[in-house]
Amino acid sequence: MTPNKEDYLKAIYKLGGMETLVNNKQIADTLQIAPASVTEMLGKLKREGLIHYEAYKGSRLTSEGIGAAISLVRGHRLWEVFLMRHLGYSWSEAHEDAELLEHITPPRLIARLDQFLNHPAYCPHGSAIPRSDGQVDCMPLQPLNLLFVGEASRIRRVTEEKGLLDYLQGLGVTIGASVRIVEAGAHEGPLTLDLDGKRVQISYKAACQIYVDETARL
Amino acid sequence: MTPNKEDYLKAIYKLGGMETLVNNKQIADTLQIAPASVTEMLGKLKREGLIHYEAYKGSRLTSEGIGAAISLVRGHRLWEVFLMRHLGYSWSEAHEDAELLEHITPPRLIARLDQFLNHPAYCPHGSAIPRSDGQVDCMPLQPLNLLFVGEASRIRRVTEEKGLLDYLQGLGVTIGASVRIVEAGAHEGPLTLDLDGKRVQISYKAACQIYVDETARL
DNA sequence: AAAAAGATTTAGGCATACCTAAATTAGCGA
DNA sequence: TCGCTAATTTAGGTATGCCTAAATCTTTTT
Ligand SMILES: [Mn+2]
Ligand SMILES: [Mn+2]
Ligand SMILES: [Mn+2]
Ligand SMILES: [Mn+2]
Repeated sequence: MTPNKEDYLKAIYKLGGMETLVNNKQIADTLQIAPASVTEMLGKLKREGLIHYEAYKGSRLTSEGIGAAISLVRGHRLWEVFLMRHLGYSWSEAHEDAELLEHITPPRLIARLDQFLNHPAYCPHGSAIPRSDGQVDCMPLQPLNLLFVGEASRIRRVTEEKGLLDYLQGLGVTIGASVRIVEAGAHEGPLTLDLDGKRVQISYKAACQIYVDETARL
Repeated sequence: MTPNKEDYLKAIYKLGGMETLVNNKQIADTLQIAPASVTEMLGKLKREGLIHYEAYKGSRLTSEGIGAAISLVRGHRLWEVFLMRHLGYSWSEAHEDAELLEHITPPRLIARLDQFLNHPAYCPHGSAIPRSDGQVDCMPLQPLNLLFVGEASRIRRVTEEKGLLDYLQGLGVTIGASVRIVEAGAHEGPLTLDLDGKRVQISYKAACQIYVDETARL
């Protein structure tokens, strides 16, 4: 296993490769690698028993591949917790450095880190940390932009993308904060939020990347 | 800079490449790489301005190379402190995993780790941790085997080699412990030590890898 | 000073993981 | 169903970093 292969597995995992077939273009776009190179690497991953892959059809993780991907994600998110909780990292910094650390984290380090951090259930961005047995629990969430005006909910997760994270953290967005849409600009205009009691304006595009509790819809 | 090149720089540094010329064979032995491959890599490091290198003569670090090597060693030793102090690692485990972590530790992570650990001066094996400005302080030490029978001193550093570390830690050897040679077997036979009041037998070869304060010799 | 021994370099290869350009295939709409 | 487009694969090539075997240089020994 190499860092490169790990990144492929993680990409396939995040693109839904546990359930559905993932097509090459998505992987190429995610990893910023030429489609031809993706084809080549998928051949190797298949030969190594990490993915099911049929030419022109797409790829899906084998149970071995799932294990590798989940272990990687587990390491990544545990590092994020450590970096923010103990080293004072920002949202985007934590994600960036965890991206490196994940690749050189042997199982014993993952285990001890988990213990040191007291078995956290979520990363600082709100994603669930897979348990050591591979279990991942998920809550039903919806993007903030789909909330009705006036409807209240709670922020549970944000998409991990450097620019977005810096923007949101600058605005004071936090996981667990209560939120209500005060006003929604027309044509996907900015949203005015009541965020933990404070009035905040946020772009529509950013709101699509913030996930809140699915409140009961009648 | 790649992990491989970093390991070359670190090897040269540890082989005395700040002061003296280091010859290729030493590097090849240290890194377990064929001499031909070493020649090739040294050419690249020279082209990149990290070492002075003259064919058949040997190599020496440039100031840029010194900076890179020292930063690597600093990261390595800070990780060791973290792994032992907070994650319950053993001497050899800490060294092993730090060997991986050192290569993907950006400057900001080194800085925050240093702060989190409260600017430790020594790694768990007793080596000085270079300061952020590159300064490294060293005490005058001597190998334990050179101590006279009956003479007392204090253990300050051990050589970092997995097998040795496990052996010594199993024996109860610690940094800072007081030590006195009770009896020395002939022909480089085992030494009987008084280690913090406890009687311990240790191989001559291992004693050569334990460094103690240079006590005043008359 | 020559020969032997040891260290180093050169030459020729291999594996990994990328790329671009040129086929090829699949899927969709006319 | 034919053809167009988009996705994918194949072909050919690059850079890194390693290897072995064969020169070549240096140092030591006789
Ligand atoms: Mn990564
Ligand atoms: Mn995260
Ligand atoms: Mn290393
Ligand atoms: Mn150490």
